[in-house]
Amino acid sequence: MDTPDADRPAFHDGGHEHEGCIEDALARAEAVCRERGARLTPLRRRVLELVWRSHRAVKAYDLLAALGDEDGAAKPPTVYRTLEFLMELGLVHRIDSLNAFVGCPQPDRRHSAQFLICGGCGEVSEMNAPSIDRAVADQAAGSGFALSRQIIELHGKCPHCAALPQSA
Amino acid sequence: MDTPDADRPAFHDGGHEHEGCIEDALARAEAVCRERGARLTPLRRRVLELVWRSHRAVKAYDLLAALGDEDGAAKPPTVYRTLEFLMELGLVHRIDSLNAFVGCPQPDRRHSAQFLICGGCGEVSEMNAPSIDRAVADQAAGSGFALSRQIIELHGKCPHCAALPQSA
DNA sequence: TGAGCGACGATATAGTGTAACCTGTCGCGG
DNA sequence: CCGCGACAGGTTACACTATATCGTCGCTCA
Repeated sequence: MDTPDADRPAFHDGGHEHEGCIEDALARAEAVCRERGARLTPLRRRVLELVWRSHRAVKAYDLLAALGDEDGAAKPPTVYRTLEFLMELGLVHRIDSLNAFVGCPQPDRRHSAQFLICGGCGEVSEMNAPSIDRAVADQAAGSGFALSRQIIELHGKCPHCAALPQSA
Repeated sequence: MDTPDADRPAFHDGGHEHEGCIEDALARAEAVCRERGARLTPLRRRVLELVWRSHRAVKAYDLLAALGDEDGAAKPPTVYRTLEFLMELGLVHRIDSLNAFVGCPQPDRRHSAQFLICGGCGEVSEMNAPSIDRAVADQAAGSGFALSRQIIELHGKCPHCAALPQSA
């Protein structure tokens, strides 16, 4: 078997104090922006906060609706621009298989990520598993392929949902 | 569409006779359908053939347009239903990060796939690397995650395109 | 002060995907 | 022969996702 490996992905049950997650995410965002000379405007901050409202992937148009509720009508380009900004700074990731976005718990550290996506509760958990990276890099190199971006999205059931009686 | 350069990406050497790929794919499809008691109707056969026109991922609406050119107007639901059928039989795969579809070279064998996607020529190459599967399965199991479907899409440059001076 | 820039707004449209319902065909049993 | 169920496919309409383009505002810096 491999090295001790990876940050253990954390799936949250109902009990966890989520306000802390949001605050931490915003604090990290401020740090990253300060470090990179980028501006965390109120809109960007608000969008990031909305993304972090849950540990599920959030759709662009849900953000749009949420913003519309409070600030008057927000328009699609605004949301997509904001998400693009947040992605560039590594503050959020896009989940291609869901057309949705999720907050990154470690924006300060360079990393390639793998995502565990629970089909039961919808929670998305980010892993950073060197063993997977290594296997992928080896295979790509063996094919003479110059890897630039890897998308690894693993669908299934988180421990909580897998334990439930009826599983589909 | 069949300009030699465009359709001869680096994963296939210069001499590759693409008509053979198409014929083989259709033959495999017939075998799979026979074995599974499914019907390879003219429409399904035609769509599969269109997907196999190149080794690139094909968009649903391009198929739609291609079918419209020849058969009169085809509508989105028709194409999506047909693609769904072909996916169920493992004859094509969906590339989520491209919203597009690619033919499977080994529909007869159960497998989990990884895709190498060249940003230069657009060719998509399917791998079946046990080392990656193993790393993924180990990590998922280590997190208590019940894996049901893995999406691994690796973007970069194929050997041919990587060797080019500088392409945008 | 005004040129330049980045953030954001507004309008419009392109691209992707589904729901719901209908029609036609085919094989089978009554 | 007829009706039936099953299924392929057609039709309309709509929902969702994403981008292009241009305009405006406010800031900074020479």
